[in-house]
Amino acid sequence: MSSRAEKTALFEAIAAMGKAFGSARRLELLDLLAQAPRTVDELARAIGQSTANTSQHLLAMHAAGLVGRRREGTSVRYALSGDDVLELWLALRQTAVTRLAEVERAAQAYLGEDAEAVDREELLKRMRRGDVVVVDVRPHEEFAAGHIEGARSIPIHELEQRLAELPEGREVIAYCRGPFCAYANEAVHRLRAAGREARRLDEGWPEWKLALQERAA
Amino acid sequence: MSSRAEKTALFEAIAAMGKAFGSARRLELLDLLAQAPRTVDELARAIGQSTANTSQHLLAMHAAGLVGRRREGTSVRYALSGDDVLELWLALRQTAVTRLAEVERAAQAYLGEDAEAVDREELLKRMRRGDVVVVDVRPHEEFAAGHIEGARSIPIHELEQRLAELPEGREVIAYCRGPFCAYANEAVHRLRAAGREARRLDEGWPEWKLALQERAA
DNA sequence: TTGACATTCAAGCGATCACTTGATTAGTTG
DNA sequence: CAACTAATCAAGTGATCGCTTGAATGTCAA
Repeated sequence: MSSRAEKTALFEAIAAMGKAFGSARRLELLDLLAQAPRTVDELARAIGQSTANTSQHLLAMHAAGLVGRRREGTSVRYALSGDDVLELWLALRQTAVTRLAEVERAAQAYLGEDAEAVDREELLKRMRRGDVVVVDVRPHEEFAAGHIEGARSIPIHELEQRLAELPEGREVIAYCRGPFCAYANEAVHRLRAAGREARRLDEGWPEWKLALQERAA
Repeated sequence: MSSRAEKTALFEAIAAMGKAFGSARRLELLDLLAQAPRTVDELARAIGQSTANTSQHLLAMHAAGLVGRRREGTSVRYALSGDDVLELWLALRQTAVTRLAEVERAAQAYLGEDAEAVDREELLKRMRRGDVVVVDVRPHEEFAAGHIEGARSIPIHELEQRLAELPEGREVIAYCRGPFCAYANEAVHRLRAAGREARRLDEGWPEWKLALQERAA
């Protein structure tokens, strides 16, 4: 009873999932899958790795229960297994930011000078008043997979040409994948360079989505 | 801007925390620290490992920001860094149970025949009515570090001799460290063998504590 | 200061991991 | 069927990990 071997086996089974969170590549894949399901090939290109290596990481995450796998013709599309996995990833990321100074430092190095941000509460209030334009600067497919209600999809690459679409006189709030995504930041810098009032949302679509579900429950 | 090297560095910094969740020994240590702070020596004995090895795991978790370290005379006492780490561990454990069949299987193998359980809501209701006796069967130090209000501390090893302390006619609800802790289960079996009405709580003190804080907020 | 004990360090080992390369399989299209 | 693409498998590599052993460090008490 309460044998050591069986206790170890139990914790090893849990550690199998823990291990999946122990590689930068896999976390990057999780972060992408948090936006929308994708094929191996798309993911490989997004993280700048070979297809073979990406496939192996995805299979490992699949074995760890973090992602689901569906064949689509000649491709295979991976997706997060569920919102519990998304929450787990966001919690890990948040705790890492809080507890590891190195993460903050690396984030700053990656994102560059960060634009002024708005939080969820403030944005909701402003949206109700109707005096802001919310812009989703992620790629179209990610917008299609889910977005803040009322936002317009203007991927960062199209921003410059489509400036005219944005009404003047209203502040623009840009958002993207999350706090570690450079798109919203860049969008704000470009908008300001073009003479617009602009800030970014301090979170991304996944966080917004989860908060929305909680409010509903 | 948005250079690959810097993006990789950012995710590697987060993965440094993720890696800490990738070893059965470390998870076992986390699970123990979720109950109460402990010294290296105590932890080493609890998980059946050498002091040196245990110390190394603890230092690794310390570097990953998961645990704090305080000297106490000739000993060093480790503790979880905060409730965010506790929540992270519970979330990982929960998701592992949900997503990995192997975890469920291993849990069953470790715990043996599981006793009938009561959930949080039901226990709260019964406690308000006052027709149950709640027993904390963890070691005294863990009880001292925090426990369900109104519970009595009767460590599992003392249960047999102290049966008389428990009033007859009221159902006994036993709880311990959590769903993967064998103590409550065993307590229920022994109590029933002694002719008492008994069930176990389906969670442990850490889960109860977090729920309590949420209710307060 | 000396002795005792708890912890950490340092070196070494076998095992596992991340990535590469090249072959193989699965599904689609001509 | 053959040609093509996407994904996976298999084997090999250097690097890292987990554990052991034995020495070094830090703290207290005599």
